[in-house]
Formats: sequence, structure tokens, C-alpha cells
Amino acid sequence: MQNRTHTCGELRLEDAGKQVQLSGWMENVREVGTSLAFVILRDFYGTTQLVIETEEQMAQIRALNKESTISVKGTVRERTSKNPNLPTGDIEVVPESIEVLGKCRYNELPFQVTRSKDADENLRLKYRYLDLRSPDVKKNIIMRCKVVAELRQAMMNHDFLEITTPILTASSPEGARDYLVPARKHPGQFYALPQAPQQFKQLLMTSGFDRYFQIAPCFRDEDARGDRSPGEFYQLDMEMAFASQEDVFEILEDVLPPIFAKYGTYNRASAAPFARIPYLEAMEKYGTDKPDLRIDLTCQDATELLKGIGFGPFEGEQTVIKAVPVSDMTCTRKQIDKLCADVEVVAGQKPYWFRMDEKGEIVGGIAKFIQPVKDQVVEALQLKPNTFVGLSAGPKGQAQKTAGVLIRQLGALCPNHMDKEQYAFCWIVDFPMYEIGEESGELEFCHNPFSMPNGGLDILKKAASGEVDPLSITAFQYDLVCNGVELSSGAVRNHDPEIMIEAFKLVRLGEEDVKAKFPAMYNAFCYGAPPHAGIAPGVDRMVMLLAGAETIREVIPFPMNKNAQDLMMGAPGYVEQKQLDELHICVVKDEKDE
RNA sequence: GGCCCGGUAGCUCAGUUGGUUAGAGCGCCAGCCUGUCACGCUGGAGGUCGUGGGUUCGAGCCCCAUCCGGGUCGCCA
Repeated sequence: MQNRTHTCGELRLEDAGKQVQLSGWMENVREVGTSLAFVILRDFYGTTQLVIETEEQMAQIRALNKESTISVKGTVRERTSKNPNLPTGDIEVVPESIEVLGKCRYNELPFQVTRSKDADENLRLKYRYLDLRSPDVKKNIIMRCKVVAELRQAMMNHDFLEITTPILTASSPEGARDYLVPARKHPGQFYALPQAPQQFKQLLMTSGFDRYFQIAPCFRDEDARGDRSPGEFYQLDMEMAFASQEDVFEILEDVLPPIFAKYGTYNRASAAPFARIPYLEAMEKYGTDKPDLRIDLTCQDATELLKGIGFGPFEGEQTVIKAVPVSDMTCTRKQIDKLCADVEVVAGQKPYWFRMDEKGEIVGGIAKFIQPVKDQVVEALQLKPNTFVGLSAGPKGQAQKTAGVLIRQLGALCPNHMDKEQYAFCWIVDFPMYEIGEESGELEFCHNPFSMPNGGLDILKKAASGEVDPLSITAFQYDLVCNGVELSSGAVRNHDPEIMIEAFKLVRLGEEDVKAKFPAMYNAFCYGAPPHAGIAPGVDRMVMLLAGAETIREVIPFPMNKNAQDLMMGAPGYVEQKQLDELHICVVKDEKDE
């Protein structure tokens, strides 16, 4: 059975006179008088106007609810009143027959399809199939498909092979919380869904595959954010054998900018090579390890300068003071107050400020404390009239963080300090290998234990003997950042079992722990592994940046809500006792439920 | 889990200092309209103001508890 000769976005003036068949959703009906009506028919490709002129068809349409699907055979006709705003606005179709294909049983919908973006998000997600009917919602998904296709093609052009890795695998002791799957044939044992194909891709390198990539599903049981989907997400996962950090950078610097420029809201993207910023420098200069380089503001240390001026929050032995000067700042007092309030919410700490007015006077905020040291401050911060200075103070980490938030908010507030319409990439490099854990108070891996330390075995041995501070050791670990969004982490991997054991020793673990935690990888590396490096940019995040979407859910076809529920499918849900029995699972009731 | 904001018609929201019968836009239903295109006009239906308790002569509004949603921090090798 054929349902159409053309799509609803296809017909033009030159098609006038043709016999056609169209099928689609009845988006709207406009009755004008008793025997004239216009029906808007919508499919994936667009909309076409039908004109109803007979009483019989009028009755047929009146009996139908909007959003029903119908198929119409008829003649294309030039409109007497054209609509220049529509691609098909020059023509209309005069039906000879109308067939109902799928009735919409409800005359009142949960929301109006053409305005679904105004509806409550949980309602949209529950009725996602209605939400997605809106071209505006659909367009992000279409763009996502094209971007993924181009990423795939670009990777293959660089001789990468797409290899799929298991979805049911072993629980990994490091990192995020796992999703567990009970093993029916092995009572008490569990599979886990992969947090990333990390170990598999490293095993592929050890197997002799030279360049691997995958649009890989990843599963992590952690709380959601606006830019972080709960449960599952996709990465452009890649790994290269006999490769250095720079080799990985070169690939992405070639693959990403053209796709960002082509599909993005902005058509400019950083050219290769992207800026490389050492982690410590990023924290010093931008107050964050994901700086938005579209903003030309930086922060500087003002501890020496401002400690001891008698302002309470600036005192204290551990206190560090950061200053963010903003030239040519013309914001109102109201805007500054709002800025400070916003910064406090995000950073969890109050910022301070003062301003040099147009006459060169220090005014506003904590000006009276600055007054006595005005000359030094003007000198050190190179102050000119109409310069605003945001300040943060506290333990180093907190002061940096607050300064980072200040920079971001000030960028958003001052168009003259933000070149917004572009994709500004940078690499954050030289992450520390170790840190002092906040809870344990002892030395721990900073990011992940798979990264190669800069200095190799030698530097680890020196750290072990006390010659070198382990906190000063950096790893060949890098982040890709775009417009203040962390797109990806990657690393040159530690492929040498000896170095691995030494690295673990520093955090009080031994060879047995390495073997127990990562048996496959450890064993494999004992059979001769190539040096290798990789990275895994998040696909959802990239598409979100390209679409300029407010939340990551706008670029996922069927997203879960923030509580990791799929309201449309009813997941998670209870299962039958028989299923639990087969899986040897006994559900213990929460005390609250009893 | 902490903090902040919210929950009023199918949808999006307004609701003054606590005071008569809780409103608007869109949608829905009915009628009118022969060139609409966010069609227009007239009329109508539709509400346990999240839930439970309290204060008060009187609560959508104030207080307490609780549930749900959003943001943010924690968390995310």
C-alpha cells in the first residue's frame, strides 16, 4: 500500500496541476465560513495546506481530532492568497479523498505540539513522542545524527577502526557508581554496565589494533546536572598505539573544528593548535580548570597587596586573595549586587568589590579599606578610570574557585569582555598525578591510576624515597575544554606494569591490589604492550554546545529526567516475583516503607 | 544529603495587607464567518489552590510537617 507520492515539505508552484498523495499529521484546522476550511498537514519534511471545500469533507475533518494521521489524494493548486513565510506557501492541495490512517483519540492533548517547549519538562518527557513532533524539538536530534555521522567519517579518514566493546562487563572498583546486572547463572554475582570502554580499548591496543574509536554508550549511576544526563551518555571514545599526547591533540584539532563551524550556532571555531594551558596555570589565571577563553578576563594574586589593610575576610594565615580587574565596566549598582549574589550561590562564598570611577576615585564595595593603599593597588592592578575589581578571599582553592565564578559571570555581564559567537577550544595539560584526599587526609590518585606519570619510573622511585614531593608529580593527562565546558578527559596511559606497581605503591597499594583491581589489563600488559594514548569527548555535550541548548536533555531523543526515571516507559519499575526468584534476588524493604 | 526557588483550570501563569462567587492567555466544546495561515467574533464547560495539621470570625496568601519539581553544592577514575 502506497501512502504518498510526495512529502509535506516538497510541493512548489511548478507542481500546480499535479495529482498527488500526501500523508501526515493534522496539525491545525482553520474553518472560514461553513463550507471552507484550511487543514495544515505535517510530516517529517514540512507542512502543506489542504483546502476543504465540500460539505462531506468538512464533516470528515470536523469529526477528527488534531494530531490524527490522514492520507489525502488530490490536486495541487496555486493559492489565491500565498504565504511567503512557508516553503510550500505558494500552493495548496485540493483533496479528492481523505483517508484516516491513525486516529488521535484525545481532543485535549497534554500540551500543544507546536508549543511543546513551553510545557513542563516532565510532561514533555512522558509524552516525548508528541514533544518530538515539533520541528523545533526534532531539529536537535537531526543535527545530532549528522554530527555523529561526520565524526565517524572523520575518524575513519584518519584510519581509526570502529570496534564495539561489551555492554555487560565486570564492575570496576574505581570511579563512578556502577549499574549492576544480576547474573542468573551465578547466584550472588553481578555484571556491570561499563562506565566507559576504558579497559577494553587499552586491551585492543595491547592486541595490536593501532587506532580504535567508537561512539560508545557509557553508564554511570551518579546524580544529574543540566549538562549531565543521568544514567547513560555517549562518548566519541578513541585510542592510539605508539602515540604521544601531541598525536592525540592533532587528531581532535583536525576533526572537531570543521564540524563545530558547520553545525554550530556560531560558525567560528578555534584553529589548530588549540591553546595548551597547564593545570596550575589555569587555576591561577582563570580560577578553574575549564576556562571560557571567549572571556578576556583573568584573575591575579593580590594576597601581598591586600592582606593587612584591616578588612576582616582578608586576614588569616592561610588566606589567599584574588583580584579580577574589569576595564571599561559600566554596570549599575543593581547589576553588581545581582552579580555578587549569583556568584555566592554558585561558588558558595561571597565575593567583594570596589571600583575606580570616571574621576579616578576608589568607590563602592570595600573602597574605604582600599583607600589607604590606593597608590599600590593602582600600580599593581594597573587600574584606570571605570575599572571594576572583583575580589575573593579564603583558603587557596576556595579563593580560586570564587574568582573563577566571578570571571564567568562578569564575562556574561560585560559584552566588551566576551567574544561570544565562537567555539574557543583549549587543552588543559599537566594535571597533578596525586592529591591529598579530603576525607582520608592521605595521598590519593588525583584523576585515574591509568595515566603515565611525567618522569616515569624514575620520578616515582624518587617520590617513594622522599627525594621528590609526590604532589609535584604531573601526569600525561589532559582535558579538552570548549567555551568553559569540559568536553573530555584523556591521557597517555601507563602501559608498563612496573611503573603501575610503583604508582600504586605511593598510595599504599601493592602489586596484589593492581592485579585484583584490573586483572585483565595488568595481565595483558605483562605480555608486551605498546605505549598508547587516547581521549573520549562526550557526544551529548558537543551536540549541546552546537545546538546552544539549555539542557542536555534537548539533544537526547529519549532522555531520563533528573531523577533517572524514564516517565514514558515507566523505568525503573517493579518486576514480577518470578523474575527476582530466577535472579536469586531478595528485595529488602526500606524501613521508611514499613 | 545541604542550601535556594517553586507547586493555583488540560498547558503557561497572575492573584494586592489574610476579607464577597479565585482570574487571564492558549487549548477544549457550541454558534457565527468563503482565502485563512498564531485566522477572527460571540458564548460555554473546566479548580479539593500538591497533601496533612495549625493560627484566625475568616487562609490560595501566615505557621509547622510532608510529598513532588527545578537550580546549585556534594558526587561524576
